[in-house]
Amino acid sequence: MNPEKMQGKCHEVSSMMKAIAHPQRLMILCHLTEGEKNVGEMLERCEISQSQMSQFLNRMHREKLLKVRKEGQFSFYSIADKNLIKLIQSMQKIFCD
Amino acid sequence: MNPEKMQGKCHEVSSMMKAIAHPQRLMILCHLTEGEKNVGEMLERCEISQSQMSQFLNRMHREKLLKVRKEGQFSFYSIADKNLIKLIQSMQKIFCD
DNA sequence: ATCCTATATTACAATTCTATAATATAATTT
DNA sequence: AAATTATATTATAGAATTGTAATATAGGAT
Repeated sequence: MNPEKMQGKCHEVSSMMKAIAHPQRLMILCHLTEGEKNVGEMLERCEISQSQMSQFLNRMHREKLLKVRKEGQFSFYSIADKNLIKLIQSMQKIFCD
Repeated sequence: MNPEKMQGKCHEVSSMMKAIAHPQRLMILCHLTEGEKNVGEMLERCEISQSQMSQFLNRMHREKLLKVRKEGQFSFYSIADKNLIKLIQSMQKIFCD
């Protein structure tokens, strides 16, 4: 791969890595690999305040890593980026098997 | 996996992800998957100052992600953590194929 | 209409990260 | 020993991230 392209890729990918570079955001993402979850369900499973959960979800949504589906008073989040799913699954294989 | 163990794993893995969550550190790691390189070689390939290169290498070394071998005036760095190599290679497959 | 539940937003202090400049050290060459 | 080369260290200003508290909104239940 040529140097400029490699720089570009590293830039792109490392910014996705920032999303993962936090214990609770990684936890959220790991849960979401199972399929979509609403905010309350994720709050039960992650040790994190409601405010921070909402901020993290919002952040990853802005970055197009997650998508939302609103249903009444609930918000269901899921992973929007195919490569991110693959990556988290690779990580699970490497670190959790 | 039980919740506490999962928290622990996420903590451990996300702190490794912080190393990757920077364009130039990712670049360094990508080059090091090919094998050990000295600082000058990496400086040629990464758009980064000498000082920052040294700081980044030092940081990843402290975090046990890299190891060093000194030979005369040169320092040869390589990836110390087997899982990190696997991870970077997975990332290369997912994002660069 | 009022209350409750689920989620989002705003504000902010504390901490951490980044980039850069300047200087230091240690090995090598002249 | 002086100069050069390769790498490391220190200092620091600015930027970004984190965690928390307080408040807001919007749908559903009473």
